[in-house]
Formats: sequence, structure tokens, C-alpha cells
Amino acid sequence: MEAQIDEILRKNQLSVTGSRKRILELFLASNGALAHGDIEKKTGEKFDRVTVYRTLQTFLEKGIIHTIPTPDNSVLYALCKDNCTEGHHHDNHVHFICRECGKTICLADITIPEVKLPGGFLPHEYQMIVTGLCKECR
Amino acid sequence: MEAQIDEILRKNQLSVTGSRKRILELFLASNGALAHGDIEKKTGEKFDRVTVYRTLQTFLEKGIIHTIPTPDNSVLYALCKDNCTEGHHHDNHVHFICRECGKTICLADITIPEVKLPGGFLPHEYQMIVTGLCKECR
DNA sequence: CAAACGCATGCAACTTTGTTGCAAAATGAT
DNA sequence: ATCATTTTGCAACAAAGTTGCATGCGTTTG
Ligand SMILES: [Mn+2]
Ligand SMILES: [Mn+2]
Ligand SMILES: [Zn+2]
Ligand SMILES: [Zn+2]
Repeated sequence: MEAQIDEILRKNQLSVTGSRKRILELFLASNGALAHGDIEKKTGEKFDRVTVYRTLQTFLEKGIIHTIPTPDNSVLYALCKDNCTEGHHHDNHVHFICRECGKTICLADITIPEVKLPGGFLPHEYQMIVTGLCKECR
Repeated sequence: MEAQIDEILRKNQLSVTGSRKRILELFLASNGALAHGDIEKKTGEKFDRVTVYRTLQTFLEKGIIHTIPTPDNSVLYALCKDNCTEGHHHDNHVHFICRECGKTICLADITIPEVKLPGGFLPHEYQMIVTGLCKECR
């Protein structure tokens, strides 16, 4: 894990610092998405709030994580697949949000289906969010 | 319009007040979705910020409007179709957000396609957001 | 139409969330 | 070990959202 974390940071030309290692560790350990608040809670007093914001921002820019829009408009972040880069993301998968436990899961294998738009609209990116009950809560 | 507004409020057992009429009017006049900030700007000093929050909350609960999750995690609201009620919504249509002008449009005729989930997940509601360029901006 | 009731509003105070500038500290290269 | 460059923490601020309470307005009833 330690090695994996270092590798991800190095690959993205980021210096290896305490907060980056810790936050990346949290993402790798969690199988779901994390909110800014989750991260703050889990890191405790260890890092400043501002550092968490800036670290997430950096990870976003590098394509290490992506955001997930949620129906209640909270901000969630999840690890990107390996082939995401600064410019180009490949996160065209469906996201599932459990309305019971709140867990948000990247369904990496479920590709967002195509949809035909009315004339005039030029689509660029598709997002699909499914809410419901997860395995544990149903 | 005035009559239409009254009818919507009455149908939902809401008293007809200044702020509710004005905010509903804004939604009916706009063909896109509105953010809380948009509404505040357009109503000016006429109503308190808190009143706008509470009015939107009430409309949400009654099923008069629905929220739209956006990739940048801002909160957008749009009118529901007639057959939405307190408990049950029928807003299973695609939403389009223009990345140039920011306008958000309900594609009421475009139904969200079905998608097969891995075993264990019990889906309840589907959301689909497409970003890109609208007719005016392309 | 007047009176009375109950809900909606405005205001103030507060919390939460996110941003910015700057000095000190940590990192990576030499 | 030294130095240049980033990153961090702190403080101050701005924006966004919430809550309690007294007052005002809309609705109902007689
Ligand atoms: Mn994902
Ligand atoms: Mn809609
Ligand atoms: Zn669950
Ligand atoms: Zn546009």
C-alpha cells in the first residue's frame, strides 16, 4: 500500500507529503466515495481543513480522483481508474448511491448507456447516478 | 399566468403569498433550471434570503419542483411535470447542462435509458446529466 | 365583513462550507 | 548540506445554509 501510494504520487509528478499520503490511503482503503467531511473526520486534527481542500483540488486536477454529483448536492470524490489523466477522464461509469447508508459506489463495469439528444445539443460528457439500496441495506 | 400560479399553489394546499407567487412565476418564465442565487438576484430586495430557502424547500416537499445534481455540485431547481406529487416523482428525463452559458434544460421527452446493475443492488431512482453545448453556444 | 386562528415571513444570530494571502516548514534536486 | 520550489498552517474572510422567535399576512368561520 505504502509503495502503491508513492507510485501514484510520483507518476503524477507530485511530491510525497504526509497529507497526500494519508488522503490517498483513505481512498484506497474505502471501497466507496468520500466526502470532504469524511476525510476531515478520519484525519482528525492531523491536517488543516485548508490542506484537505487543496489536496483534493490537486488530485482532481491530476486526474487521480473525480467528483460525483449527488441528488442532495453534497460533494463526493472517488478514485479514478488508472487511465485517467490531467486532461482526459475515462469515468463514464454509473454511480450508485445507497439511500439507506449513504454509501456511494463506482460501478466501474457498468458503462453509461448512449442516449439520443434533440437536434442542436452537442453532448460532451454523460453522468448517470442511480439511487436505491445496496447489498447490505436491502 | 397569474391564474396558473394560483392554481398550482391551491392544488398543493399552499397559501398564496407574495414570495411563492413570485418564485413560481420565475420558474414558469424560465425555460431552464434556476439556482438559489438566480432567484435571489431576480427577486432583488423584495424577499429575505431565508424566505427563498424556505419557499424552495416547501416546493420540493410538495413535488412542485425537483433538484438537479450538477457536475460542479451547485444546486439547481426546475419545475416538475404535472403528475409529480409529494411522495412520488416522475422526473425520469435527461438533464442537459451547457458548459458555456450554464443553462440547464429539462429534456422532458428524453427518457433515461434502462441500465442493468450488478446483483444485490436494488435501484430506485435514475438520474442522467449530459453536459455539452446548447443550441445557442455551439 | 370582522374576528380569530395558523401558517409564512423577516430579522438576528449562528453554523457550516469554501476561499485567499502570507509566512513558516517540508520536500526534492544539486 | 544547501538551496530553490512546493506545500502547509494560520488567520481572516466570504459564501451558503440553518434555527428560533416575534410579527404580519392569508385563510377560515361565523
Ligand atoms: Mn466513479
Ligand atoms: Mn427536470
Ligand atoms: Zn447501503
Ligand atoms: Zn449554452
